[in-house]
Amino acid sequence: MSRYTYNTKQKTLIMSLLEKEKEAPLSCDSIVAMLVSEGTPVGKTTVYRFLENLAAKGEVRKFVDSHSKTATFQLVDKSLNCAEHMHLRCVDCGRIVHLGCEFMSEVGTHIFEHHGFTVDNSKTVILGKCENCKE
Amino acid sequence: MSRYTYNTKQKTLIMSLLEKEKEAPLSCDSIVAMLVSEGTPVGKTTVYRFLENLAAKGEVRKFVDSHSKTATFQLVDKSLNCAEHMHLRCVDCGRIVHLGCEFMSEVGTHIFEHHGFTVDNSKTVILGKCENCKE
DNA sequence: ATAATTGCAAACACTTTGCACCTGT
DNA sequence: ACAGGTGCAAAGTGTTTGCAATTAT
Repeated sequence: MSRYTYNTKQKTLIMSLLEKEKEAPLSCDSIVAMLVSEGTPVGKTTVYRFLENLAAKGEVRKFVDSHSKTATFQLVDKSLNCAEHMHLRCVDCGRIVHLGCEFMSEVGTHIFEHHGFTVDNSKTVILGKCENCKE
Repeated sequence: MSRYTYNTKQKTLIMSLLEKEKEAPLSCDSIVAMLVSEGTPVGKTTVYRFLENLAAKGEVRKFVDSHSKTATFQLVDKSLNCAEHMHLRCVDCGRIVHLGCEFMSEVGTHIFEHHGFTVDNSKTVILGKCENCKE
């Protein structure tokens, strides 16, 4: 494992894409495609590796679609304290909602006390459809 | 799409394995391996196809591990009305808990009313660790 | 200088498909 | 008889790895 990290233009490019599209998660392929069409291509290996690193450091959240099996990544907004609440994700548009409200914070407690489970907020994603995508 | 379905010994073998192991989901590979070691091998294509059919008919629930990306399948107990509640899954042992209690049924309502999302119970799996697997 | 990073091509793991043969009804 | 099912081998998909060249410090 590397002990230092260098700043490279590839990392900067990927990062700024993630920042620009922070509403919904991006797949590695779409990042590669976007960078190509911006005239600043980055090798797909680099994209996979960098996103996996960010996910390991908790700077990015990784989702896996159960049908396509494609991984998608979204920047974690540190000011939101995402480790403390669950998330909702629209199966159609990918939009994420942070469930930081009072009521939802009781859910973890309830599950622990009544069902003997310790919920892992970083892995749990409640799936459904948002208002816009409801048919 | 087929209009009729035949009963075959392969389907029967896979079904009885699912019934025997209904506590935790099984991967296609493990089903293939188990059937081989029981002296009644079934082609892996058949296993994949049959499980996918069962999942489409809602007789089996499909999970996708976000790390290994392996799909696992578990028989749905129809008497439990799984469409009406969320599920909890232990990330270590795979055990499933049905959240059919009063409190949890309010969660869907809360999310709809306060966050504008319609939760899809068939797709949602809350992840965490069960009592046994807690370190 | 030298450790980290890049990116190609090749390897991988899981799953799906084409197709000729087999089986249940 | 014939629609449905099986299973091999081959193709597909998304991701990871080996490695030689490149770049940041």
